Amino acid sequence: MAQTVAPAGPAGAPESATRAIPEATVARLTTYLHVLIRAAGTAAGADVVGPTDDGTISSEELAALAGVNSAKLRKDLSYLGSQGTRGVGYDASGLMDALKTALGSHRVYPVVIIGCGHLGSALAGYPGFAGRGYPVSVLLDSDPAKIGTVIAGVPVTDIGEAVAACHAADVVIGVIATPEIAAQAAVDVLVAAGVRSVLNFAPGQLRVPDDVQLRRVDLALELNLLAFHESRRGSGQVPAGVAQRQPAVMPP
Amino acid sequence: MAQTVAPAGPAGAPESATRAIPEATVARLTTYLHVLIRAAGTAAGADVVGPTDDGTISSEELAALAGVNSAKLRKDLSYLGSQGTRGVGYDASGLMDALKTALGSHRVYPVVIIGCGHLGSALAGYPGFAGRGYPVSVLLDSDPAKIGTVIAGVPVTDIGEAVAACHAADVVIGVIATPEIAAQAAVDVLVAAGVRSVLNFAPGQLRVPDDVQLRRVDLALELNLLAFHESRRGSGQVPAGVAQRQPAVMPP
DNA sequence: TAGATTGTTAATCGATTAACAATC
DNA sequence: TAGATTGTTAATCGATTAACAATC
Repeated sequence: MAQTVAPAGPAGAPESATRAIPEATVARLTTYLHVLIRAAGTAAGADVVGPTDDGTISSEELAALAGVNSAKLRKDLSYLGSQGTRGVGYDASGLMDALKTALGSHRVYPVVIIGCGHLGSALAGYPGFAGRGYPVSVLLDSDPAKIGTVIAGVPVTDIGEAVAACHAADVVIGVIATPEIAAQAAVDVLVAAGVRSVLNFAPGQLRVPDDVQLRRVDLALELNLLAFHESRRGSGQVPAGVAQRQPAVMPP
Repeated sequence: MAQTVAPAGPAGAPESATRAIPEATVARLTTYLHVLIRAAGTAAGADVVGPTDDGTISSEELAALAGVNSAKLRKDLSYLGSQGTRGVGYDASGLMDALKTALGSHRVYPVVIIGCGHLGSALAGYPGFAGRGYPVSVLLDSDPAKIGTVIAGVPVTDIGEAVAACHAADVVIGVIATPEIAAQAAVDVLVAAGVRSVLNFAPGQLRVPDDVQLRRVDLALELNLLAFHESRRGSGQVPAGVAQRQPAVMPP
């Protein structure tokens, strides 16, 4: 698994301050950021664990909030360059800024959802999207009965107008919520519209150009993994406490 | 990461035929099974890649269908014990049976969904659930306006009757589709109803007893990871082709 | 200065992969 | 038997973790 982001600069150039960041680290960095944001929100209160009154938080404290080992947290943060003060800790607000910048979450990424069935409609109204910098700006469908209707405040556009609609809205991320049978055509449309980052909820493998990053959320796989452990439980093969703590890792 | 399933038997007992299976392997085993099932379905046709006419498939062929390295596939299958014939390959139908048995997917796992908003309703009708051995048997909500209404053929039950409803339907797996604020209470209800495997769609960490396995689908995280790579792309830091190929790995 | 905590190094662990002996 | 392909071993790779020197 070479799940790292290539360092900047042409071969031979001096390494940028930002080293290659493993994918697992990027995932945890987003958790640290959200934990900090939440802690900052609650900070007005009193007895909550989080940054102390001087706005400082130690790796031990932040790690506890995020549910990880403090050594891992420090290692993760070291990919951003030096952010803390030895003997003191991290400045919560400065760390949040550094995380936002590193993760690119200081800006907004308009989203297109293709497929406005039950799942697509639910995603269109999902508060975790708009609220976190991912406004759903375009909805696409091919069903004439759906085109023109408004879902979560956004009108459904004919899939034939995908290119114009995505460009007009500066769409950056695409979400596929079509049935499996339509998913390949859907991703082709998104790619044609210039979308280079795609989240796929449909089962099955999709073919995309090399420069398109494709992630997949596989709901059936999640249930399969739960069922596997459940089936062992019945036969007494898994003692209580072996519950697994990590999501599945599968090619999209 | 000790993502393995403990071998059967008390300490000192002879090892069972089934060794500890890494979580990543279990995930791929489900893929192999589904790829085989699909190939078997298409086999009536002619020129499709898949088991040959004698019903045999080699590790190389199956690996190609699943999109993995053949060495990895053989290693994965070896956790099931010897299933192939050297010089020949694997018997497709026998392998499917072995996979079904090992994964526990020869039986049905009734599901309860708690939270019947847009997402919960969409999941209730998701074809990948019922069609793959996960019938949605109970829907729970606390909103009087929803209780008694029928979604995807299933009536919504008052959350207060969760224990009775889940027992009556022999529910095994729970899905949390509530807002974040209600998620901890929701999982507590499921645990009280005897559910020991839970898939959580709400953001945030949930506390559960040790013998409850909890998986989380983090939609915002998926977008964060896409956005991270997208943000690098703009500054030209990521050459085309570094698109990452693996979903995120995060504690639930 | 003494105490605390970071940033980093080295050790550990596990998963992936290549190679090949076993064997059909 | 000769060719093919599995099952497994050993090498490789990367991620996690413990430990500690640097330093505020």
